[in-house]
Amino acid sequence: MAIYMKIVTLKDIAEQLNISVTTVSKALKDYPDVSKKTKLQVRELAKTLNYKPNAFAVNLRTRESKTIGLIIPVIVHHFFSNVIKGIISQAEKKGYLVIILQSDESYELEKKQVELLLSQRVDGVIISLANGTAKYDHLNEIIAQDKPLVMFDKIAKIVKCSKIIIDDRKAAYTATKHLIDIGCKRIAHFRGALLPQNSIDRFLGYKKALLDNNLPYDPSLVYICECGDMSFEEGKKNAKQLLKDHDDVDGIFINTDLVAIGAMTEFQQMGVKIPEDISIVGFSNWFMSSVISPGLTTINQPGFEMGKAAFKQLFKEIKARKKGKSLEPKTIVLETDLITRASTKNTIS
Amino acid sequence: MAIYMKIVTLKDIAEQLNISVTTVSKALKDYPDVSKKTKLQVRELAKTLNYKPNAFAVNLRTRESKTIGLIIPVIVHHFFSNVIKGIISQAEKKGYLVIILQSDESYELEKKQVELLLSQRVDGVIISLANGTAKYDHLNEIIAQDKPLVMFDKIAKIVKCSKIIIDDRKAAYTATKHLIDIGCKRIAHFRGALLPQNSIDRFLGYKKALLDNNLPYDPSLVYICECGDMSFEEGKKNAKQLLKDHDDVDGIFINTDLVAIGAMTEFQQMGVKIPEDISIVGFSNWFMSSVISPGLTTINQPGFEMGKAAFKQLFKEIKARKKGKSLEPKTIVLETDLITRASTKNTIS
DNA sequence: TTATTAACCGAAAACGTTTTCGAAAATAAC
DNA sequence: GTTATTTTCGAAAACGTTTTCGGTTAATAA
Repeated sequence: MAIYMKIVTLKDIAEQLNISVTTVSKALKDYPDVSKKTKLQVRELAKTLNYKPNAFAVNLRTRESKTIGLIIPVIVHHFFSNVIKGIISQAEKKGYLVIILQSDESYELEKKQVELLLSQRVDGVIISLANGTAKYDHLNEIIAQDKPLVMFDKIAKIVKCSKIIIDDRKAAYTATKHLIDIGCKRIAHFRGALLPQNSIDRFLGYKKALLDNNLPYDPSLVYICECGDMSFEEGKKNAKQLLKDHDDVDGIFINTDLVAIGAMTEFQQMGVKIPEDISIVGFSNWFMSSVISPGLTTINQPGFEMGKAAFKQLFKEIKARKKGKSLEPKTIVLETDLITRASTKNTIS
Repeated sequence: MAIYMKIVTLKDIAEQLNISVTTVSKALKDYPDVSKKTKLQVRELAKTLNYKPNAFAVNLRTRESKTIGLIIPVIVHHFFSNVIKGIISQAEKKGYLVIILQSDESYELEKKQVELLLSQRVDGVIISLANGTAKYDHLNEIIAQDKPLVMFDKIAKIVKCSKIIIDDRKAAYTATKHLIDIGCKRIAHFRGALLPQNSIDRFLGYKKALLDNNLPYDPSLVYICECGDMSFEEGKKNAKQLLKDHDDVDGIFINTDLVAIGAMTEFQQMGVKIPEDISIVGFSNWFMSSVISPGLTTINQPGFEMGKAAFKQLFKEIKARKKGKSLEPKTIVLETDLITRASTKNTIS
């Protein structure tokens, strides 16, 4: 086994059997104009020689790569790694490979990576935008090349492509309403960065829930965190600041679980009791949130399902392109639900 | 921008400038035998036409794909997603793309995925073995094709390739010794599946630490968990069983953090106090372990660094191959350290 | 037996590059 | 003005497939 073997090609098989490359190719692809006998011979030899078609040659000829590109802001993240898993699991079923790139929340990198993927002639792209992305030329380039593009979670409404999202506004509304329902009167919000649509929508849902329930909206109760690599620290920082600024806050709706957990840690260190003093609701339902103490009430964001849906949609569009059709972009909204745990406690009933 | 543009090739540029494809190619690659003038013209036009080399054609011609394959058992896992991040970050610097496959701890899948990657003509493969993998023909096939192969974390010693590991035995010894040092007399072990080398090594480290310190090794104190998707549940299950079997255990060294957290959750529900009644040490240092309460003492396993090291080694070997050389396989052992938190408390001093 | 059809095979072009090698054009040397 | 040299270019082959189309042989029908 330690002998290096030459990589075998159709030509090698053809020569050994004294037939043409054409026939070998056809035999392996089960063309009708090859005799049963030769087909058998070819297949057998192909197997013993361990023939594997050269993907480049195939792709060059057929102009499809059976490969898709995936760009996400961060990999080490419960939600995103679940999405990856969902995408890969579906891709595998359809015989597609996935090239994964991490934009690190940087527009520049994201742009470069799109170029790379286009150069690689991937059959389609799935992307969740970086926080810093405000221009969309790179995405429009994908569309201009008539390549399917699917965005998920962090999307840009303006780009004309399919999108897999949750109803962030509604989910945030539900989360905030939950705080109101259990008796919170003064509810703060730790929001995400300014740009991404879902961060905006969650903020709007929060605001609407307040106003719908006759609670005043107070901008000084809204804290921003970039939700980058340092999310946990940002949660702590914001919590500390909140304690300085306000002593009457009894509930916080926080943009993402990791930040929420940072905040909880800080509160606990400062002697603030959760949920007795402050109730907290997170977002995303990281696994972690179920095992900390107290458990974190949060919105379940179905990462695995989003990944699956994203690939399925991409695949549909790839198939349509092959038939010369072009599907209308579709926006799929997945359901979320509130998961109630000990970080919010009904102080009324 | 909504106009679909034809994908531009060297030929297109050549025709527009009334020169040959050859010259265009050379101009773009800065060959010395092209005049400054034509170089400028070509480059300008290439830019305005947004030319991107067809990776297939390039790869077919140059026989290198600038792509590597990565196979890991699970993606949604703090350690592994950190490794991915480490690999991708390095690969990006060197202009390599990473195709990620998830073996789901299945040998069959892993084997298929290796075939796929070989068919894709990746320039190298990085792999962490599935628990179920006991045969290595598929790996030897990579080697036989003279393609660099680097294994990390879950390795097979017998396969002749570079490896990036930690000293599992030593780390486990350190973890167990810590329990002994703080006064534990009856120490259990939740070990991983039977096959993977690191699961074996951790067990051996545990055992050696006991014997070196005059504590009896009792096989009935060793519990097995598969450490698959249900790790948390397995931890709970084992904890429950342990309470039934033994009432004198005062410390546990657990194969991986997630299982440890499951066990801790179960213990807390059963009213067993940590660390007063039982001290617990985990393995891997999941982020989670720092935010739960009590914090989990654990062994830090440098995932990001392992990923970086794995790619660096692979890259070295790819470069060597290009020069016709063939490096000797190298085994790199990264340092681990014990992170002491509240789940183990010194009951002596 | 001959004409017709079906079964089987292969030559060749194409996909888009890279690279070798020889030729032409421009310049330099004499 | 001729020769030698340098600069610049392009034809062609190659990478390994797929697919079209025409050709040859064998089988069938007339």
